[in-house]
Amino acid sequence: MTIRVLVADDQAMVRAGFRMLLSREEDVEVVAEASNGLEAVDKAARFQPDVALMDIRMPELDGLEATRRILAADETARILILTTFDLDEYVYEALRAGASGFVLKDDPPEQLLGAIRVVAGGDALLSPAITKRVIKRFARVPQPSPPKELEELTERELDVFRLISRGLSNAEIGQELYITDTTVKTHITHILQKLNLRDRVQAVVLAYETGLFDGEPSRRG
Amino acid sequence: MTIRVLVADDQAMVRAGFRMLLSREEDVEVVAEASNGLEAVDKAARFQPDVALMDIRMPELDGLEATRRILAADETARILILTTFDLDEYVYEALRAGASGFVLKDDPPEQLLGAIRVVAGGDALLSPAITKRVIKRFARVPQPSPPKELEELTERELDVFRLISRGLSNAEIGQELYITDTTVKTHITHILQKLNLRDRVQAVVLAYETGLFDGEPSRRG
DNA sequence: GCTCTCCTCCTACTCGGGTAGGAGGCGGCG
DNA sequence: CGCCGCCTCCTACCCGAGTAGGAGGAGAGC
Repeated sequence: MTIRVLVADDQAMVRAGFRMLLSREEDVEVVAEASNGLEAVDKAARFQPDVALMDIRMPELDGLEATRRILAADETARILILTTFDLDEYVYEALRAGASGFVLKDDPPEQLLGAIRVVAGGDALLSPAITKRVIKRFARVPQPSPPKELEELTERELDVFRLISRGLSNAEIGQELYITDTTVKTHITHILQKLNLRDRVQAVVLAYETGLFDGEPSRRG
Repeated sequence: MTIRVLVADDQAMVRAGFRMLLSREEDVEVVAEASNGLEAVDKAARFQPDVALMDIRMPELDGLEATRRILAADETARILILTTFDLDEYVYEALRAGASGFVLKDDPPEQLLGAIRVVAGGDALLSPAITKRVIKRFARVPQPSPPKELEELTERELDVFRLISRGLSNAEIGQELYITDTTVKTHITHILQKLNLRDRVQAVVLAYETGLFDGEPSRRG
């Protein structure tokens, strides 16, 4: 009995990464993929997966609304929200929408696998990072956090991210992309803000942990 | 017809990493492992591998002398020197000893696989990084480089390395290990020198590329 | 036309990371 | 015993990284 999984994420690279990750597990099988919310709703109905891995930020229909619709059609469906990194309000909204769990993409792979198994078993689960946030949320009332957008990286930012992940310095990245290092800095600042990371080191860790740039050469000889 | 490989390296962790890496390839098979030079000579004679992956730095008998002995017993043996990172004099000595190739552990995995196949096919091959170094060597005469040691990391340096690879800052590492951040800096300077790396970012890349800390949690929730 | 996003580049600033060099304590080993 | 390697910590310094904030050009879409 394998756990049948639907992967819904608009970035093909991310889907590929998770497919690869999950393919290594004997008890997990990716039975369908979706690149937007509508497709996710459709495929969830058709394939009846045991667990749907659902990104929040998707075109057509976001992961929250997709979650609601899937559950409206089948209230036994198990949905594991798998989001890009930062969240804030999204956590609570997703849980209200009926999601069974919430995992950060920068959690270690074992945690994701654990979450899939727990959720498939019928239990709910929050990633420790999320749990911490939820607790903090109920401990404090204010949390005047601005409605910060959960944004996707642009093409250029992805270029820079890839090179960061190979260990290049800003100057080297600039040479590689034919731009100045001040521009590189600009991109990096945006990347770190969007992904809620502290510095490039964390970016490298994230890239490897999520298998973001798998298959691409890591260094030039 | 698979390529039969002997892996000789004194660090179990490293052997495990390469075994895992190679196990993914259909045309490659690890038929034996050795944790020191004497064992490598013995197992090379008994298993007659197509290629021996040989670390230089090993107890009992180093990889260079092991290479000489293996070739003395069987001059058709193919030995691929797989060393930790820095080298200098070792490259030339190893090539004189009759090694068929030289690959850095911080080269990307595909490069190692390519090298194994090339060497198994009877050709010689140097990693681009090595080639560059050899060329530089013959381009310039002086190279007053001191006989820098090819050193292994100490236990404490490994502790720090592990934490670096999780994306922690020096201060965080210090808290984790109950030492000051100046001490952390000292360790890091040594790590970077020994591994011939520029900064912690490259250290993270190296850790992931070689699978150094596989199986250890990458982050705390 | 206008607007918005993206990409580019800039200055100016702060701060953490890394280097250099020294120093003391400790345990193992010849 | 003395030497050496490892671990610890220090000061002082430099530089790359990251932030803040602004600016202009190109292209897409309304």
